[in-house]
Amino acid sequence: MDTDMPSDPVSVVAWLEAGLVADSYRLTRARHVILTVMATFGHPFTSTELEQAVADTDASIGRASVYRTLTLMESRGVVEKLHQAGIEHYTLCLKSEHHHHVTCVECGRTEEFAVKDNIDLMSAVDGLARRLGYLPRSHVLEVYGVCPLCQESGAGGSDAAPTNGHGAGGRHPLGRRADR
Amino acid sequence: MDTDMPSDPVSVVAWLEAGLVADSYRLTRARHVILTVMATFGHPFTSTELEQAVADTDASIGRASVYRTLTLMESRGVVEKLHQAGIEHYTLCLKSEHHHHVTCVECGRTEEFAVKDNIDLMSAVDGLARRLGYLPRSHVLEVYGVCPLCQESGAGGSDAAPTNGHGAGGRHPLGRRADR
DNA sequence: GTTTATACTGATACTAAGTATCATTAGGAT
DNA sequence: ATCCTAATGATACTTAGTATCAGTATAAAC
Ligand SMILES: [Mn+2]
Ligand SMILES: [Mn+2]
Ligand SMILES: [Zn+2]
Ligand SMILES: [Zn+2]
Repeated sequence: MDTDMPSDPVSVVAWLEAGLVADSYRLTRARHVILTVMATFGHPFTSTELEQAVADTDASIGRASVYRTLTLMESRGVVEKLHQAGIEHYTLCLKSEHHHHVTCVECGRTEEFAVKDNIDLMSAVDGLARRLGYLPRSHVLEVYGVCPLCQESGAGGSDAAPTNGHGAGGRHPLGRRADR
Repeated sequence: MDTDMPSDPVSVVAWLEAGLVADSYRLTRARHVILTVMATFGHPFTSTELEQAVADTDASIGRASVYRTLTLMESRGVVEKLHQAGIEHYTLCLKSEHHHHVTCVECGRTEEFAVKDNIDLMSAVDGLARRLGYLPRSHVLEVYGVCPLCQESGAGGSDAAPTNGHGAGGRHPLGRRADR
């Protein structure tokens, strides 16, 4: 229990909904469907993908509610907007501590890593700011690479084998142009 | 010569245009105006701000050319898109080496810092990726803080005094919500 | 200097992503 | 069962950016 996200979609949704109830948001049909779709994606997703998938699940749910739920979840810190290759992606965040993401450029798989497990890195960021005379406030850090599974299946290959929740058909064309 | 960007707008534009000529792009009136406006901003700017400022300078220049030039420059690596507080900003990049940006959350002032001057930081990023089993490929890093000038003028204040190219009237409402 | 080829232009129409409005519905407290 | 109002779906709108295309002006050839 380390690699594969300990919580299945169902319990993730349950947890998200518990949070909503705790803050006296109402538990609606639309929200349930939208959250379920979000939790079922294993990858970051675009708003359009979400819209699509929700429509496929229940055509009666309106566009606006998809965006409303997305925004609500973002404001609750449980969804985060990423900027992958110029395309806005959203991802569920299970970690509540200060963390960042590593994303596989081949398959889109995303993992969270806690800042507390990488103090050296983060103190380096703050140190850099201070060296330039800045009072550090915040930062954005996103790391891209090839995940273990994609390294196995094809030493320079394109798509991962559809195993281990890895499938979903090579979307996420993260053809990074270069470092930034 | 350290703090205040060694090159004035005019020489920046000259340099940009030299690059265009070198790659046999045409030196047009529209491009000249747009590049001049871009170089005159000291801060990152939104596409809308650019559009505005260009229109103010020369109303005959079309919207499309603004975006065309922006995109062209981006593809040439001399303009970069930043994601400040959810708003897309663009900024000129004078450094051609691998670098990142520190942005002042008070006044929007942005500085570039070369990766080669912060090897510890960057090796920490790669090290992190490798520790998670990823083959590092690229990363996005943006640092936010309060710049030296804004620290002076108001120890918790809002707008910087309009000195030192610092003015332009407290735009850039980078009211970051929290760390990411 | 005049001609010429075509890269680039401005106007305009269009798309994509997201937001605002508002009458209607349904969640959940009592 | 009743009631209040948060949340909804439909729809119109906005904002950021793209595509199209006839016309223009740059730069190279003469
Ligand atoms: Mn996360
Ligand atoms: Mn730069
Ligand atoms: Zn992968
Ligand atoms: Zn400042």
